[in-house]
Amino acid sequence: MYKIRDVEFSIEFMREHGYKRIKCKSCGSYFWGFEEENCGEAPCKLYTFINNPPTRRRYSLREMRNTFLKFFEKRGHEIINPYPVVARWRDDLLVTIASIADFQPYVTSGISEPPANPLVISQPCLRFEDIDKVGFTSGRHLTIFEMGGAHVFNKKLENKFIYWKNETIAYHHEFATRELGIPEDLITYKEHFWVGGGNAGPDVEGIIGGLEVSTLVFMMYKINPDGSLSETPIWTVDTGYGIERWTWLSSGSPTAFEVIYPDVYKWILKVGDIDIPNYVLKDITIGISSLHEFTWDTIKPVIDEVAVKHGYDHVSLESEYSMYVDLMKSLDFSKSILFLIKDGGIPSNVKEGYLTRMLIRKLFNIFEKRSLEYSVIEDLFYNQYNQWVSDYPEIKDIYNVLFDIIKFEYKKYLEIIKKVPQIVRSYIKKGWRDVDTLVEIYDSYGIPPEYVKKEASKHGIKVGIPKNFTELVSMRHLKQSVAVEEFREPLEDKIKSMKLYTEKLYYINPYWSEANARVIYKDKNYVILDRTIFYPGEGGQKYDTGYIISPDNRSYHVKKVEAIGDVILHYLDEDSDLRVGDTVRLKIDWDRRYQLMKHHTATHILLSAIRKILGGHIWQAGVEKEVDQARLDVTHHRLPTLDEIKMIEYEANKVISKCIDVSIYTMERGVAEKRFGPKIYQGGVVPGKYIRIVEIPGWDVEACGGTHVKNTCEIQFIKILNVEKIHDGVIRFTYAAGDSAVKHVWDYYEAVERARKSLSVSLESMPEKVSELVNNLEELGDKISKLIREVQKYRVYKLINEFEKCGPYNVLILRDDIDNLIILGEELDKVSKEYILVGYNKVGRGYNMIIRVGDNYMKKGVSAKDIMDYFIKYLIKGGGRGEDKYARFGGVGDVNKRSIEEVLMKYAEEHRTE
RNA sequence: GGGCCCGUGGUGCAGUGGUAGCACGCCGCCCUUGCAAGGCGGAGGUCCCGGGUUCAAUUCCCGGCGGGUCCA
Repeated sequence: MYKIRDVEFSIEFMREHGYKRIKCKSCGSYFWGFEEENCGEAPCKLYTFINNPPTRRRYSLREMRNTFLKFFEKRGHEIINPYPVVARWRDDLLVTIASIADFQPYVTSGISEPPANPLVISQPCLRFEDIDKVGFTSGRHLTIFEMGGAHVFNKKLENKFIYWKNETIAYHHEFATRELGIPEDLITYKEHFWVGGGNAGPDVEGIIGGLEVSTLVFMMYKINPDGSLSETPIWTVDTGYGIERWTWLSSGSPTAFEVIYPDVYKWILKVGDIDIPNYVLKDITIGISSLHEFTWDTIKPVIDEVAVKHGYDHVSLESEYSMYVDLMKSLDFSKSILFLIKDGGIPSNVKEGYLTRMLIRKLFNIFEKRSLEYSVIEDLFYNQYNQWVSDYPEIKDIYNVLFDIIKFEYKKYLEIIKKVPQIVRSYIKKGWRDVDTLVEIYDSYGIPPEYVKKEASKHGIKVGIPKNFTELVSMRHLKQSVAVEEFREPLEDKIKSMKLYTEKLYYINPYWSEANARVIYKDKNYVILDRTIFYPGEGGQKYDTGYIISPDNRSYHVKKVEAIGDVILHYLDEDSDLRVGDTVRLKIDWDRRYQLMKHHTATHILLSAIRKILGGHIWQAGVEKEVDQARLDVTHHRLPTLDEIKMIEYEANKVISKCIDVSIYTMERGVAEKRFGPKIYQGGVVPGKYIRIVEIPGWDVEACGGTHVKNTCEIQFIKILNVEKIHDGVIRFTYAAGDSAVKHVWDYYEAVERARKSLSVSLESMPEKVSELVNNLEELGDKISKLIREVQKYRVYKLINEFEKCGPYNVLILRDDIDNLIILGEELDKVSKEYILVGYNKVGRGYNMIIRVGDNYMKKGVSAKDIMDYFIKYLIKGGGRGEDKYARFGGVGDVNKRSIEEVLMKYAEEHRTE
């Protein structure tokens, strides 16, 4: 879409090293190399490194990662710890897809300084675009991989360049040749233009042995809404070294999986009873590297060819290799799942949690298809845990919860699978629509088409699963509404254009409840001051209320406070006569504010308590602090037990009673991230170069803009009031602190006490007493409905003597509740064979009616339905349904005993002959 | 965040603009030495909630809540 300009790649390094610009004979792209015919990347060229690594020696994944980091560290780059794989600091990404994602958008756009410049990082990344290829390509495509990133942020505007294209490529070259010992002529550099995340720039791809091992991007453009490019103020060197691929390259193994998961790989081959010799795997891997597409259909011919070459039965090699591919998928998926859960990506039906669930479901499907026991899944995660825990020690914090989550998901999975027979049956009944039905069942119930196919065949229905099944599913979701352009208040633009500034006194001292300030702007319902003690509603903490007192001593009530950019708006109840320049007195409702402060600090304490008790996967998912209570949503898969809740509350209160001084300070973003890690961003990322840190020493550190108490003692105590599951993967704690907590406890006490007194029981025996009462109530209800029937029964004995004559017929006309009359009719039928019962009652604007006919009359040809038709014809406008025995109908009309008799007479006359 | 599916006895589900049903489970009795099976009888439902249309809504329409699921 964007054209590559030749001039972008006129790089000194290439010329110095004797590289020539060549057009690939095979794929037509331009690359830099020596006298080659094609670009060197598979499929233009087959892998040459299998059993023939170009490096000086073999490297393990950890060695390669460390070699990479140390190489750049020695060349002035600072090593940065990896970020979580769940990208909470981005609203445009769910997961971390590249190392540069860690520094977008604040660093790359120039708003804040990077943690170091230049820097180097090895960042675990998740990508789902190639999920269907995983396993087929011997580990070239993965859902989770480590991206080694050496990054430089050049300030173009100030012309401060650290380094740019030449050095970037030179470092890459030096790393490959000097550090790893790869001969120079094995390396080619392919020209490319990278576009992503609203940015773009030219890039070169490093190709070695047929494998693309790195992408060196020179991010220098922003993509405008109209699609054009403009230069960015920061020119970013965005390099991505595929750590797994470099390791694979150095090992010469026929599969990358063996080098990524040395121990788990061996174990799972044993589990799957796989015994394919390496020389066979080698030929398959090399053969597959010639392909453009990677599905079972495309790789099958390769396997057959290898089978012939080595004298294998091609059917048995096919089936063994297909098992092998599934096992490799399970290695990759389970690692992704482990990392997602580690960073709070709890399985759910929304957002990143869905990605976790999707992977888990795919994993279960593989195990189901291969008839592997559930315990093998647990073993798999146990082995993965051991494989990664020393490189990523945070994984320790989720050891317990990990297996609980997997088991929890497995239970859900089994429930869905259990439903397959009945769902298929119901669709057959509704009308089977082949592929349509297949797609619908997957979309609505999540049942994979293979299951449906199997079940349908039991009913003699043959279904073919189309190759583009996934595509058909996405097509059902195409008509999705596009995100609505964010609506910007005209007020916001107006305020920003005035370029005013309000000094935030509540940050200097949150305990100031009164202050003086000067009016700098005033409108009908709001006032802007040069400084304020009023906290605007931010970060889940409610705004302050209070009074602004004018120079002539009139006080105006402040009902709401809001921050827009650098200014704070004080909304008043009424139009004021304040004028710009007036010095006013500010008074906030201190009780309200102090309570909010307690709730805010309590929230920080509680969050860390929850993490301590439930595990390292706990992240804040939302928060709201009000005066009488506060709530905190966190990532967790199930409701905690009563014991866990007690322990959380106990831990939180322990911190309060320790009387810890809360320390608050601002820090440069990069420094803070480096010191405390990404866990400080519990409430999402706060923008800006400097961030405000709220630290409860020894317990909790968060980036936060709220007002807090000086010492944890002030909170008095925390009472958890309720814990509920708000949706899959998120639970909500509702709690109160300080006076509000005391009040809640009293409310409980009083309510319970009142109930206890009216029951006249002790507190201990109250629960039993209540359930006893509830049971009694239910029995009473039953008895009443039985009594109603009894009453109708006895009524019949009375009524049987009150038949009227209507022509030749015994007739009973009654007005009562229709449901009662229906019961009465049934009872009447038991004692009389010769009657016509007409029941009616006014309902809404019209009448409901029933007719019932005794057996002997029925035999004589009297029909309730016919009588009903008379009523509909002569008396009411409406409709109904009836048989000879019984009819029920209704409509609007002048219904009464007299008019009913008239209609019955008419019927009797016209049926006399019969 | 959006789409789709679902909400009826304890459980699983039918069904319908006009007396709410089936299967399993449960209770009692019969048969049997006992168990299982079988036979007979019985208990058990605000048809998720609210509003609308209608003489009449469990059913149709709208909204909400809850559950499931897929996609981003």
